[in-house]
Amino acid sequence: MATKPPAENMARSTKQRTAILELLEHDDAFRSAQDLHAILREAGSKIGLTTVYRTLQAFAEADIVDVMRLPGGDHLYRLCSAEEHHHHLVCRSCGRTVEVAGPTVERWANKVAADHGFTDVGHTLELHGLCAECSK
Amino acid sequence: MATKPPAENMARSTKQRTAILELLEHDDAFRSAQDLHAILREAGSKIGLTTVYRTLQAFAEADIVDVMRLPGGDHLYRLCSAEEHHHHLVCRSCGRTVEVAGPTVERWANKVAADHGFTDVGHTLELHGLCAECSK
DNA sequence: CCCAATCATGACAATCATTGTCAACATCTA
DNA sequence: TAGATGTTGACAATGATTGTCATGATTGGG
Repeated sequence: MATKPPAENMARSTKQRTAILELLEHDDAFRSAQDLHAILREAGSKIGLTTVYRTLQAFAEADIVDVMRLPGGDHLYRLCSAEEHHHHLVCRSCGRTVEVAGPTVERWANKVAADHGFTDVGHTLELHGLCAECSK
Repeated sequence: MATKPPAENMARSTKQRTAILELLEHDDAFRSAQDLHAILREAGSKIGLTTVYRTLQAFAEADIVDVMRLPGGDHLYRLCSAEEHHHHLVCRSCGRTVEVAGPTVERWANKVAADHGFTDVGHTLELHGLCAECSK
């Protein structure tokens, strides 16, 4: 089980990376690279789109952010709080996100896999709906 | 809860649609639109790529095929046998796929969602591992 | 404090799967 | 069989993501 090296990429600390990180800290919904880029430009930054993409990728590899894929196929990023394995319950209207642990699912997944002779099993699970606010 | 109309798209039966369907019948792994198109051309068909995409989309909407999304974001299609809701256990080596029902997961998903005040909840779940064959 | 080594950035081009367009064509029904 | 209409396919267009490469920033050593 190759544990990911902390962040052997990202050797340096730069304005751009700091800016992106701060943006993510004040936001609890998933954002796309393009979104973040737009927001930063709006705020006067001269940051390039390429940089935003690269930075987010690096963050993802360093497990600093969670990645999620939209039906359309785009990547969304969000600062991740929990260290352990978890899933997301996302509001499809406002993007608000709740992290949920799923021991039940883990067990179920392992059992099903074993029943079919599969080994080395992983899973992807995502819940989406309307949050209390948006349900009104 | 708008139940999907059987297949109100796809009014007619054509060579192309038949060809795609036959191809899927002889295949129990997920294939991309581009793959299927290549195979058909290889076999002498003059079918267009656009048609393959449209046909697969229509099949998917009519619940004739299952859709799955690759990490890269591409769509993969496969003939689906089960009528009811189900998930897939896919071998990441050979692509072999087993359809599994997940009442446990359904219940869990609904409970978690309710606990957080979410409504109209759906979910995406996918299992991947190494099948008995490929485990050796 | 200054400098060089090198990592990071940003403008731009290039990919590539997928979708839009539209005239030519095939299918089905009357 | 003819006509109305669903389908097709070549091609262009889209749009997010990645590759390139010269320029700029950061950091540790002197």
